[in-house]
Amino acid sequence: MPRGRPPKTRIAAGPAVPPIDPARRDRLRMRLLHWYDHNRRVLPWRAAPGETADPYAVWLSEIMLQQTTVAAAGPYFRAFLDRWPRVTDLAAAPREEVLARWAGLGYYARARNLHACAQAVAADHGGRFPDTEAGLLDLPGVGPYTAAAVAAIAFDRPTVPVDGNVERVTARLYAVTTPLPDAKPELRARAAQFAHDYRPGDFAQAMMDLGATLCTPRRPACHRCPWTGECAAEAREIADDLPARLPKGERPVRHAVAFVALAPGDALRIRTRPEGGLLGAMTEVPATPWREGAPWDEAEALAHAPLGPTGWRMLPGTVVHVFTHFRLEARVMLRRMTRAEAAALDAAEAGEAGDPRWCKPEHLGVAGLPSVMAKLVEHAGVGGRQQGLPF
DNA sequence: TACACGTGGTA
DNA sequence: TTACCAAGTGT
Repeated sequence: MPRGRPPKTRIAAGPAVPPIDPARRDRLRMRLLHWYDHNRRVLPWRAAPGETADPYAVWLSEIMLQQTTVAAAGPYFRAFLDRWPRVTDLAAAPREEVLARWAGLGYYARARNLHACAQAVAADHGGRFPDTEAGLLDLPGVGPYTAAAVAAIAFDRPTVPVDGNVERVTARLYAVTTPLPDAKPELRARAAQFAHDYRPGDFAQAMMDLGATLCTPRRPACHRCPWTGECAAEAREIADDLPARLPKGERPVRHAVAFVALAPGDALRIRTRPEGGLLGAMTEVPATPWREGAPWDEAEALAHAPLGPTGWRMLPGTVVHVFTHFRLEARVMLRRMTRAEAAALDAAEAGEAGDPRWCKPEHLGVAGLPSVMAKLVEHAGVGGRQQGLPF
């Protein structure tokens, strides 16, 4: 039985939308599937036509693809599947290795939930993924979209996963001018009307392929669309303006000073961030707090420096890294320590949270630095960012 | 419900 | 360079 975690409630029924004419529904479905059969993209996680998709591979790909481009996820998907061919392998892996191999992909809660989900499948479901949408939804890191996607693609369940592509395609098909995110309930309800027992997995992937290749955010190729002549936005020539979105807020700036401490042999001082929140459980270099408002004064920053304020040199330049909801502008301070100083730092920080430690440059890849940390370290001229995957 | 949560590519 | 965007989930 699932432990502790309360079951996630299903999305309540959306707003009443006019029922779709079954004949039109079937016509649109068949046109899209026909187009898909002739324009199907070859993707690393996609089973060959007629072959059964591996639920583990489908799930792994869907987690990696959340808010992430196909190009970015592809190499990670191959590496994970190669390293952990079955979900029970992933469940048995040390979490720190899973996090390290995820480094660079972003949204690190996904990696923590990925591991927790694999362990739940192994421990609570006999190593097999639940084959229903509701069962999948109760897994950590699996929300309404992913539950529907895995159910349709891996288990032929007649459900329509709604991602950003499907929202856009549906908004245009019905010329829904309500801005996102307010339009989400209506778009979900509209999309759900396409649910059908015939090739539900292919239909789901076809909708996403359509959004990714023709019904694109900008300058959609309506003249090549399998639904040309059926689309309300095309008829009104407003496809390029849909879906509308509420204006986004300002992105505040946070300032920090990072401390790159090097022991003889260029071993780098690193530690593990706290479990939750930004970059949770990932590797970092020591730094001042990341604060809004004024940049750090050098003397002020040095109060946070490992082993005290002496011996540090402020490097020229600023590292800029843009997160979803703020921009980080960081300076970097560098200090080379003697063997005695390095030992003194170990003594001073023994037992501190985050297990402060030294990492040889050749082991940085194994530690798995998030991109922002890799940028800071590279700015100090240490190691440099790993090219591609760190393993 | 609204916000937190990464990163890299594109115009 | 800024702004937007990409197969969303958790709180």
